[in-house]
Amino acid sequence: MLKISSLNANGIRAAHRHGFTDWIEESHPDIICLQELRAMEHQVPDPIQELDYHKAYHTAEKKGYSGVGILSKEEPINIEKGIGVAWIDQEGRIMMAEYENLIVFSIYAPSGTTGDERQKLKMEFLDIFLPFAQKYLASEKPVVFCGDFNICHKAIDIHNPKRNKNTSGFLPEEREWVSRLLQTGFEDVYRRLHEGESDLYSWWSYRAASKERNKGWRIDYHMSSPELLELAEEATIERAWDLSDHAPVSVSYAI
Amino acid sequence: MLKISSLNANGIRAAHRHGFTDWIEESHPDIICLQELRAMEHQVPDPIQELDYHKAYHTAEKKGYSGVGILSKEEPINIEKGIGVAWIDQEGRIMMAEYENLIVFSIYAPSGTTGDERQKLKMEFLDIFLPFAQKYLASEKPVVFCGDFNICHKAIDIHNPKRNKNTSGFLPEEREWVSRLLQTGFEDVYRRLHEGESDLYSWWSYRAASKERNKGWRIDYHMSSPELLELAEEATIERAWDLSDHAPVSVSYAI
DNA sequence: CTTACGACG
DNA sequence: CGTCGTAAG
Repeated sequence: MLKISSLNANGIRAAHRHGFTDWIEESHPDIICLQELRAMEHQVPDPIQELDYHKAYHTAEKKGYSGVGILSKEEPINIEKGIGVAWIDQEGRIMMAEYENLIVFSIYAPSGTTGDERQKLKMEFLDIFLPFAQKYLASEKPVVFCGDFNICHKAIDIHNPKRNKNTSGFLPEEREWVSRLLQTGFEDVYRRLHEGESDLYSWWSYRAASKERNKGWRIDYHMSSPELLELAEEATIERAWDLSDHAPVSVSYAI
Repeated sequence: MLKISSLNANGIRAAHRHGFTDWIEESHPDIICLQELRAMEHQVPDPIQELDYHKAYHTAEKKGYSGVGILSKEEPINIEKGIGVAWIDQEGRIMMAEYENLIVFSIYAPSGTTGDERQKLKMEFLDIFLPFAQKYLASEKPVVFCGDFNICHKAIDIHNPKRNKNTSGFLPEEREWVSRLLQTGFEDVYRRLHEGESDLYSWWSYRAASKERNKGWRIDYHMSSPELLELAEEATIERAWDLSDHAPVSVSYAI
């Protein structure tokens, strides 16, 4: 079995204070895709750097901002940081780790909640991401794009669909984009293993005790190639851990 | 008995979190001189504003910076904020409350630890303060200047006099300034009631567990007119409270 | 080490 | 509401 976890850490240093290494010890994923490191590599807490994992980080140029990483028990045979689009790469939003029989991406889509300009860049990111991801469906190896897409797909993925229909992260054009991603052949692994189940979220606002009241959004995904879905045996949102405002989303594959 | 306490709060909001109102309830000073409020009046926590004291604040123009205050059971018959020197008044460093038989000042001298420019301004503050204070010795009423002078007077007032002989706060010219203040007629009430006693400090760095190891400095004073010293019955540093990096310094007078 | 502000989410 | 950088102490 191969367990892949994805976590938006909202600051790897904060996540560390909140028990990141305890989570790793109890959950022991084989591969961990991280988003929002908000730290340079030298700022990653020592106990994390000392974990028995291979570690690769793709950090933002701007300090304390964004950044993705991939930790894995097995050493990747290839790592790629960025996709050749300057602003996306400068913000540390996309990286890849390639293994013998698998390609894994850690993805952190921009948030559009801070205003029109960032919302426009978010849509630009999505437009660039879609064909980029699609290419990998043609690859020899199974592929999975794990991360924080900052979009809820359907009403079932958000606690208050009506109130949020004009909120960035649940806009029609964003939701349609997720549908297009699935139409091109990707699988929303967590949803496919939990069809029709409601109240399953991966992010809760820190405000208004949202997590205790389970007023959340499902915005963290494992978007896999079809053959990988066939191998998926279990998908969980590890809600009991309070490592950040997101919960780890984990999938175990029969590999 | 009239009890006057002085406290550098290092943020009145932080001091509140650390039990400021509990301290007031247990210690119940009649007059409280505060320094380093680091808040505008509207930001002072409600439970403090609701205390059964008259409250007056003289805050800095710069947000989150400096600021002094005086709380008192009795209503002052006169309050003066600032001394007519623009930069000192903009930084909220000196205020007065006048009562029937007493004049009380809350004083927050600049720190010189951040560099030459601030050290120069600290010396300028001291040079302006000395004649200003001296005038009040001629007043009808007894007067006391309470606060954080950011200077240790003598070797007995600091845990490591040798190592700090070139450190701002224990420089020869600063120590001589305190001597001059005393020569003009002011009394260091706490020291006068604890002559020759060592290891009595009012401030400990937050670094290196300084307070548990009592590696401190005595930089908070009650500088009184001579007739007031005669009335002083007890002077204590309330070290058991961890309200900020300073301890409250309290003096009880037979008034 | 700790406070507070401002940017960002 | 929380994290981070920065200024200040």
